[in-house]
Amino acid sequence: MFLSLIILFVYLSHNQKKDMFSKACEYGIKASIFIAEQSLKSNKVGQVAIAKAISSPEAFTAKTLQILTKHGIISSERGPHGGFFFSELQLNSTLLSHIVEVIDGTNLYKGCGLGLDCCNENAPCPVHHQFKQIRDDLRNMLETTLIVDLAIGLKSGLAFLKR
Amino acid sequence: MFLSLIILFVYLSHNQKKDMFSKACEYGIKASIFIAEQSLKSNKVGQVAIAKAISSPEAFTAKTLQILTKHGIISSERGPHGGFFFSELQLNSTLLSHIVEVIDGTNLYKGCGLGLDCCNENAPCPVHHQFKQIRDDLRNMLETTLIVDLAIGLKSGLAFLKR
DNA sequence: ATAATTAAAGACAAAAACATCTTTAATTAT
DNA sequence: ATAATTAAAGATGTTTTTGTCTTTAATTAT
Repeated sequence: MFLSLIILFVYLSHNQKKDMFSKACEYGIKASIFIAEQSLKSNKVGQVAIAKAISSPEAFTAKTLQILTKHGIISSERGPHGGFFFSELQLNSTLLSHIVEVIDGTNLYKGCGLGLDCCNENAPCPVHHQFKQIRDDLRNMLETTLIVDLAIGLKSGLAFLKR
Repeated sequence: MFLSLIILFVYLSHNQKKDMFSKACEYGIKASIFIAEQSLKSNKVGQVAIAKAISSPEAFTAKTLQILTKHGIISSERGPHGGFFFSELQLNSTLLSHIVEVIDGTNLYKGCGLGLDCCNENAPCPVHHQFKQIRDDLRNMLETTLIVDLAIGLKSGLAFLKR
């Protein structure tokens, strides 16, 4: 009786849990929140501190930060007292969509809503129109959120980043 | 001059294009659209025909179909004149969300909007509320769309499935 | 009964994502 | 100049996803 339930569970279990964003992108966004918050206090932060703050693998996160600096989304300086930071200009830019764009690409909020790579306005897939609204909302949110918006209103601290 | 542009491109290129759904899920949805359309005409369809109709790898798609039949989302019969189909009951169920659920899981439209696994209503992340709306809309769409809705209104044919 | 047809299942292979370790280059302080 | 500190870059390893191939089991028709 218990056994058969277990067998059923194993039979049915498959257990994927795909997220909206890739791990790289997730770390990129989390890191940006942390860096933004520190940039408001004119602090630069290093790879080690960032990885610790967001509970992410250090070397892997560093790769992601490299991509973001290459694209001019965040700034970096080497040597003692170096680290990552957002310039004044960067803080007040709507770069959230750029972070997602350079790491995960724009397929998530452009192209076919179902992610099917199979439809357009002229030859829509069965759920094209319902999905259009959703991805337009997603794109709009990503494109209008300022980097500085990520850091303000964090009264309760940054503890959530570690989870 | 041209060369330096090429170098810049290589330097910046990274080119990921992550989709909303996994390939398995994409094939699952596409296959369901095709099977639903055929089920309306009381036809069963085999793996070979399905893979051809949606331009997907046959064996891999078959695995996905197995998952869906295991969970009772689609029906199957072996032997000559066998194949996959939706029963009357299944056609009129809101199973689109189930397809996504058993293949990709519910993280996409539940949990933290940013996919950060880091926030809840009490301790929201910086974009929690903006994202809540988007994923609620997504969940609502998936949960209210009937399987039969995937197949009706396809006047222009199923050619889009092959793209 | 036998052969044909079809889905189910298992073993395996390739590619992509995720992650780590080592070396190099730039900057600063001594 | 030298040592210390930090990001950048390269090489490599692991895990997950994606994809293929082979065998088995169920069903139907002959």
